[in-house]
Amino acid sequence: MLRTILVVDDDLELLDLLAKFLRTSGFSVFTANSSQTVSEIISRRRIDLILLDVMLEDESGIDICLKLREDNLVPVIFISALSSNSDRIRGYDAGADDYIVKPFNLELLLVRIKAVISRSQRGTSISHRRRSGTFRFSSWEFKVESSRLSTQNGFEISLSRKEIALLFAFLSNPLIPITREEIFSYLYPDGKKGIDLASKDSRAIDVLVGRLRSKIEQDPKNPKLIVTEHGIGYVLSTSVEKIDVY
Amino acid sequence: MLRTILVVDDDLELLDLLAKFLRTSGFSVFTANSSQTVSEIISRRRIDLILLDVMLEDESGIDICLKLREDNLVPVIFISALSSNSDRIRGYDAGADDYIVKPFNLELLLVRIKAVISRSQRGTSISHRRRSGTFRFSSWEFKVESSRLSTQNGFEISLSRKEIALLFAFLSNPLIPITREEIFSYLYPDGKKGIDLASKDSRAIDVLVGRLRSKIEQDPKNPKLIVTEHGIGYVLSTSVEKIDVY
DNA sequence: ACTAATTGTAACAAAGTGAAACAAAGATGT
DNA sequence: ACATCTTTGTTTCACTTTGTTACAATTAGT
Repeated sequence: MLRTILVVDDDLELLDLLAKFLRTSGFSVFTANSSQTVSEIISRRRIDLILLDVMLEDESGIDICLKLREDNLVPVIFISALSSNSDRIRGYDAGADDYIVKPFNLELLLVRIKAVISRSQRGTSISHRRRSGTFRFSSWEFKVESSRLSTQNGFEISLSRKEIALLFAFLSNPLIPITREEIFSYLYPDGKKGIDLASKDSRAIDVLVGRLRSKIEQDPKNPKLIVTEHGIGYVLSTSVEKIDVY
Repeated sequence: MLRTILVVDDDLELLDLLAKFLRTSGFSVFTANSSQTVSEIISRRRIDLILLDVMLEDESGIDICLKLREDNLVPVIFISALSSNSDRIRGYDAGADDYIVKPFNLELLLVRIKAVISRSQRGTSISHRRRSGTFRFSSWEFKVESSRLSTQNGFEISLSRKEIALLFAFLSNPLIPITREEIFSYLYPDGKKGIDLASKDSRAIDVLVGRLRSKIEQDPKNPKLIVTEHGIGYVLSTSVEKIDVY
């Protein structure tokens, strides 16, 4: 799809240069050198991005952008000789998507234009994927997606969130002893509380292991699945079949 | 609405500084110093923007971003000491939304973060298109346009306005835990009442979740669709088929 | 055999969540 | 305009989850 860019600058030489460059880069380009022309063009044409000079003769680019934002979401990139941090902040506060200081590298301008257009067409993080797949071990089957543990004939047991994370830690490391610190990192992936607990000789993991054992072991007092490695940690002492896990 | 930012840097001092600054600027912040932690966090939490250092010890930020872009649209801003135009272009080509060179002004960083998040939430200039399409999940079918929920054999149930918004929140984020704050922002898009309720430990969401459960769960006392994530929020624990949704 | 360290477990406390009852606000019908 | 019904949020109590503490049991080293 051919994207349209409106370039707004009262420096006619730069206007022409930018228009030519953007056309050869695959865009359809409109040009304007006054605020009135801007209004006319965007009322008539579909515009995918406006490249807007801050310093125009008849009206500042900032004011144009503020007015535009009253009823239009079209992406705006400011180009400007004004390079101070406060000028840039003013541009962003006016509603710009990006602010590029003259003189600029044309290729870099191009990738920034593409990034803003791409973002404006894409939306948010909604589509990111959750882990999926199935682990089978002993008489159990754990579905990662729904975090459900059931016997292989369908009888389901209820696990708490922390129990689920612990089980996942074991299933991800079958037959390998894992330390309490390593388990903490599975339970608290963003690290803070886990580090805090790990550093103060917390017994929380041991209690949690006991709780998981009481749910999945045939005889929790003589555990066969989650076995203690004295002085090290715990090991899932049975082989695990992973089906479509990633 | 409280936005979440994931800050990724192996310089723990800068990581801490950025996290503190962003928290006082109104964001919820997660931190990571390795690519594995990044993967863990984004698979479990909804992230509105990732601030990603290019030079990490275990894997370059560029590679992380490339991998991320295989199935994720979350906005990414690179922060880097590498300032050449070709480094920047490489960052944008990897899928970044912005590229900020160290050392940087924190206020300017903030407005650039806000610009990227804002754009990612807003879409394009032709917005305000009426939402339409259909979600299918479990034995249910939800038509967005008419806000009707029915079983796939045609039996329709009546949902209130708030119940519809809650269901839409879940359907828009399948398999991903969403916090109560995030749910509030779906229920109160113009923000005011939602922010008020969120800040005073309101139990309104929990009650509403209970009401929706009583309508769509086979056994509301043992919910299989809307599952509680203890200490976090709720997750729609079944996959969703989207048909012509935009 | 003794000692120290580690682990298991029960009881308790704190935080988080479910559900029912009630109140207030909003919508609908006459 | 008023009455009635529906929706929505608050409150309270009960239940669940999670971590701490204290004591008992087990393990490993001397």
